Amino acid sequence: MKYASIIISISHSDIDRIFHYKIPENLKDKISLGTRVIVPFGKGNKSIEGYVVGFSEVADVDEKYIKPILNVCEDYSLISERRIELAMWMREKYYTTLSSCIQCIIPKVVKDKKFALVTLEDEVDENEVAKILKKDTKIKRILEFILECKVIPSSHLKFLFGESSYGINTLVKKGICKVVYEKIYRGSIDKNENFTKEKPTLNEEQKKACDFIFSQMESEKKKPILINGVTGSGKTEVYIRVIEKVIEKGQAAIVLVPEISLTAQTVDRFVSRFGSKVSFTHSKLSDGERFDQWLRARNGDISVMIGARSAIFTPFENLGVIIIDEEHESTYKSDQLSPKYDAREVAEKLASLYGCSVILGSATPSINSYFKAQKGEYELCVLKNRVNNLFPSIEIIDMRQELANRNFSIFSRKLKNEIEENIKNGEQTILFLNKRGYSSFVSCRECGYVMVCDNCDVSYTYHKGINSLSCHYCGKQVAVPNICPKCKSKYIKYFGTGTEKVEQEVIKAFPEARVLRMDVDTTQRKGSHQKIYEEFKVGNADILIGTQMIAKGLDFENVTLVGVLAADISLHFGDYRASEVTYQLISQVCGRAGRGKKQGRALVQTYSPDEYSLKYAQKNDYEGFYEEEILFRQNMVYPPFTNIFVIVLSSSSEWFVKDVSQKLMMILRHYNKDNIFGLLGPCACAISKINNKYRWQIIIKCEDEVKLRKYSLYCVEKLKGKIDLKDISFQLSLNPNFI
DNA sequence: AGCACGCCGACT
DNA sequence: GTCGGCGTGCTC
Repeated sequence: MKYASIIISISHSDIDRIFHYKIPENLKDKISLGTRVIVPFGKGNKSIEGYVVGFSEVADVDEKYIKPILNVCEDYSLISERRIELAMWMREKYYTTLSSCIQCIIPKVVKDKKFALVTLEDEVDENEVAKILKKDTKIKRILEFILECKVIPSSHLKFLFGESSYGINTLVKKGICKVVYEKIYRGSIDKNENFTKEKPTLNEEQKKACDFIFSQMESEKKKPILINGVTGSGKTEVYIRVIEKVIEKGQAAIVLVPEISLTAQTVDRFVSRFGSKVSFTHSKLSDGERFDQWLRARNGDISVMIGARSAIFTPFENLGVIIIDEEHESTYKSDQLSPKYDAREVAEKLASLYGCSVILGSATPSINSYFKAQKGEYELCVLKNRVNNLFPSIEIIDMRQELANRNFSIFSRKLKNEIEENIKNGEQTILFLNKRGYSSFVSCRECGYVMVCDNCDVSYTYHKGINSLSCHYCGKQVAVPNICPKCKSKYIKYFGTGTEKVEQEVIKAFPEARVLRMDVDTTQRKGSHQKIYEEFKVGNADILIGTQMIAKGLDFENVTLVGVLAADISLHFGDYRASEVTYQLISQVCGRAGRGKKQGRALVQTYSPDEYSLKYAQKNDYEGFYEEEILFRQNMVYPPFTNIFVIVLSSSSEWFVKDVSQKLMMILRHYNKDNIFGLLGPCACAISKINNKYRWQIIIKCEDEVKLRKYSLYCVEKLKGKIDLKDISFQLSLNPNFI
């Protein structure tokens, strides 16, 4: 071939196309598809990086303008042909440049990397080891991990057991472990034979699920499989059996988990079954370590990769299965940097490119995925039974009754009694405040009435500055009422209890209790998350108060009581997914109770005890909840029946954003010829000011995703031609996690 | 993105 | 007459 087709590594729409370069004789055998090269670019012939994405006999400009490739960066390819195709698909799907998609798929290349590995000392004093293994401490758990893996990067240990290297240092001092610096981490090759932990036997349901999945994996036309399995139904064991099958066939597997659930227990389960064939990635890895992982996967040294969202790009060319656990988690969609990809969608694309299977698993599937299963786009597989059959009892407490009985505290009498009981019995309690985002709403404490926009059926958001309520879907504004429109009570005011306040109240109500708090404020320092976790786990506290972050993954045997202080907070945050999120949160947080031998109980306090998401969560009836929720989505025309495109405009001038937003709305109206797009707004965002930038938004709805994106972007471009772009920025997103 | 070319105001 | 302002346009 005469020319190489090259993508320049500058992310700009003007340069988002192929440039042809001559291939010099001396580089001919070093250049292949996916090679990273250095080319002269632009008038100044500046040396710039590029990626070879193809070859061509012809170029679209005269030969005399075509420059030669200067050099290659590596003598191997960074991105395979199929992954170039993936990048091209991502460019269309997520509306960015090919260059940024390629950079998302490939790792940062780090040469001359060297990193710390922890391994056992050549001669170990068995007595010392036995002494440490006797007591259940953090050091014991670290040592067990090292014993199992034999060699492990210290950054893995730090991720799993906390930032402080105290535990590792102690083991080194006692002469049990040593730290070595190596260029390549090879895992422990001999450990597979030594580590054959007994396979748990599958129950009937698990067996059936495995057989079903195996048959699906064999079929020609593979659909993604959605496993709806209640907490504790043994989904992980099913995953492991599927991976075993895949490895048998000489293929590889990717397991995605929300970062928060990538705990030592999860990793350990996979390590003890797959030994050195498995590896994992997480946020604490350095670029060098990340690249090393990438190389090991590419070279076929490992067959299983476990990690958060970005692990979807692990370069297995013999991909057999992609498993996405806790499928409903919002972390699978990146909302920040471009490309704003959704790992679930990328997984499906990879499946079509590699002919592999996709398995989505969750106790509380997203409405979107379950809808696809109902339509037959996904295969559904249900696991109903708990392996140990101990389901926590969930009770819903009507806080309006508490008020009627002149109890003005944040604890119902029942919850207060139960906590006291638990302290007496030496059992632990988790108090959960499902605060998400910053918005607050207005509700009546007497009858539970919540101010809701009648156009959009989402709760009004209370804006402190202007002391009024606004719907941030359509922008409608109303004054805060003095008396409840429904029951005429004067107990109508905005809702906004913080964890700090809860902590004070807990100390006041239970002065003898030892209390820990876990939220964004107390976990800002590195490693403080693990520290609080560790403290609670070893029993240094009776009560743990927390937000979202304690709802997931945490496994404490001695927790027998979970109290949800105000389920209303997630019910009314003014988003069409409020019920979905509440159902998922309540199910998850209640599942924290009774993980050990004792039966757990959960108390859910609310002013809206009739809310269907709470009722179904109490009965643990996902299907019932889905049936009701999907009707609401259909009636109000929300996803999955439509797509939502959100344009957020921000500026330091309040009147300017408002003015530009209105101009944009006029343009949108003008081009909305056949009214196929639903237009809402403009109005202030739920978070109306961030970093002194005022934020306004417009919501556009349309069933056709491609049309929606094209129309929205076209109108924004039209607007950009008309206004001064200084001091205004646009943020565009399709079906974002948070509106 | 980044660099060159290009066409108007205050200097020797 | 010329030095430099940044608006416009192109990059194999």
